[in-house]
Amino acid sequence: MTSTVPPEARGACPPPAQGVDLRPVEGAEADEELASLAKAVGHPLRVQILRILAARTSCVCGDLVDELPVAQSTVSQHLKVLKEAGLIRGEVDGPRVCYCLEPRGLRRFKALVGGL
Amino acid sequence: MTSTVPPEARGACPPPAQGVDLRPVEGAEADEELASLAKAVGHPLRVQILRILAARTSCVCGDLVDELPVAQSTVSQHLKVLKEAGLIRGEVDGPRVCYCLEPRGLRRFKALVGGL
DNA sequence: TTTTGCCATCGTGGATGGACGATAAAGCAC
DNA sequence: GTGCTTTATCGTCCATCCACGATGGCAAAA
Repeated sequence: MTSTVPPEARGACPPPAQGVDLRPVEGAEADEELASLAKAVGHPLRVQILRILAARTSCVCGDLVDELPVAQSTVSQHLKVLKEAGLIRGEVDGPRVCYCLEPRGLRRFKALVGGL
Repeated sequence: MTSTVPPEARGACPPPAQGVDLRPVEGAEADEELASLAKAVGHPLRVQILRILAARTSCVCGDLVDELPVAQSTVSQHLKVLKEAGLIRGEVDGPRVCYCLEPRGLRRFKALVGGL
């Protein structure tokens, strides 16, 4: 097969990755984790990207570049940061890449911030 | 008078600064604000400082330097970052400075993160 | 196979961050 | 006043961040 995704499913997010996170919200390891996540969120453009992805029920691909006032390579860099932090995920769909929120990472971030 | 604070009140936090925050949790301004707060939290040492301050019912002063594995000037720099972000406050008490959490800023941060 | 379009990566330059030691400033004790 | 203690600030060095244009890789279309 040439494509694993039927055309009408373009932009669909992968399974929500359910499950309760049992890791602690404090301690040295949690400190590092919170700092790492917060650092990833600590840029206006990345916050904006998270907002855009949250506003779509399905995920968008490179339309982000059209909505943001920076070059394509810059957007790609910020997406990489968010992906490495575990806040978004990218699914390759043919020539495009489909980004969407990673609910697990976002929930973890909220839990850690809530633990402050 | 030589001191405005009676000895038994050393380390007491200023009034909690109550009041509901009516500012929006999204929009361009909120994005900037969230990014700014997250950036301030985006360092392990600063997370640790917030945790130490949260663990004290009253606030500590320069004991932070004893509890942290970095030089005094480095601690001071991080405290400045947190203060400028509005996450902590410092009260001058004689030759010492008494730091404690700024509940208003912390609540704002949690609200913004919750809005993601 | 060649072309086209999308995206990641490279390389660069300027700005910022984070660490330190040294120094300055301010308040208290004497 | 002198000295002592505590904290902020300065100056420096190195690392990382952030923006950009240019390049390269890859999958679908022609």
